[in-house]
Amino acid sequence: MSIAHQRRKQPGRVRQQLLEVAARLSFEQGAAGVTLDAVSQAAGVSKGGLLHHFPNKMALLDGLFDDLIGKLDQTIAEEMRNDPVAHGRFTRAYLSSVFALQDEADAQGWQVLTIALLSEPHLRARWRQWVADRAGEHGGTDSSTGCLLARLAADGLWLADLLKSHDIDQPMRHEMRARLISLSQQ
Amino acid sequence: MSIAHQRRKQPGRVRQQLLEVAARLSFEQGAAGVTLDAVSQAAGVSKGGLLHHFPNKMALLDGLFDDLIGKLDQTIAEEMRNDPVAHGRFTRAYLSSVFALQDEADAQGWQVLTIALLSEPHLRARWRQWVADRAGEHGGTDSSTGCLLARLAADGLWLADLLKSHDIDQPMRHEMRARLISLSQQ
DNA sequence: CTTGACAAACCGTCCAGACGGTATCTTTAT
DNA sequence: ATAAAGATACCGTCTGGACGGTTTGTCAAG
Repeated sequence: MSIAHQRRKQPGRVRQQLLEVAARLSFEQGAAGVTLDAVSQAAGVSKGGLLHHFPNKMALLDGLFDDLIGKLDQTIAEEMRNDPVAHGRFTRAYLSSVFALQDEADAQGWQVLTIALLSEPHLRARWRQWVADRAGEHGGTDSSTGCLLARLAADGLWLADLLKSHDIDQPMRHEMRARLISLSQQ
Repeated sequence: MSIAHQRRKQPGRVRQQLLEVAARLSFEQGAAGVTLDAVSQAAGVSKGGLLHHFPNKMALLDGLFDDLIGKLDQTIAEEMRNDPVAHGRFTRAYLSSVFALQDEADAQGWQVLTIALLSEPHLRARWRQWVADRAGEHGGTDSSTGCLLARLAADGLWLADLLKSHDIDQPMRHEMRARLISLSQQ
């Protein structure tokens, strides 16, 4: 009859807490820092509790992935609604999302978290699937070389931010964004 | 009196074999597949033998990194020698190297290997250093927005190849390359 | 006969997951 | 309205295995 047993049950909250903690840990300590022990403890839950919500570690990572993709899809959908031009619409929304990552509050979480995800073959496959889906969905409007190039450049920028390899100041970022947008219109 | 003791001693060969195996394993099984046991066994060497050549795991990864960077530097230097135009010369050489990765025999090794490297903070720092060095070296000729954009796009393509997320056919690749080269000339 | 190139056994740690339990919530039958 | 009956949400412990690294021993070449 431990104290922990008696606290209010709020499965949704705990679940989200676990995901947030996993993201934070992957940022602070790298992919190796995401252990079931560490995550559960930092989330104020026992390991058993963690494994109740996510039956194994991969399910946890999958949940993390779902979270990210969900937010991304949402941002893109919103952005696309405000874009009157059909051609390159998806590409511009994608650009906005990527450029926005820099400013977001949880940008840190996204960044190193994503590296961790990419090193997991199963998650790589899921990402591949996501890209394939979008390519099919917006093939009519966003398959030009210019659009593809713009998206690849955005990925490159995302990677650079991730690795903090280049440091690109704000004016440069804005100029780049403008040029990529014009690329998407060709 | 094991077999390995009796074979001709060729430490250089064994060392290289270990690096190759580590690259292959990281491709076939992801970053997690690169364990001292697995690498040494796949290379036909005992774990002790591996640790004789590389005192710890990080030294092995460092060796891998050195290998990659060495080849990259070599390719870039060669490419730059054949480019008469100063402005954007480094960027074009970088583009060539990245586009060449696709065709190389050991492209597989490069690909997922690199993911593994990126997830290791220490190697990330080394990569950052490499980028900073090149930026300083070629700041006079390759710091325009066009050049930076071209390099970022190349990185994006590299990432796409890595993840096999987009599949980009050969004509498209050529067109992209041409457009990136013209970007480097602005 | 010394030194470099390994082999083989071993150690301490860490970690994913299993397990058996307990407390709270929800539904159903009365 | 309420009590029984499950279902759900956890807790705390244990284990088996993997993994990085150490140590000690062995062999062959110079």
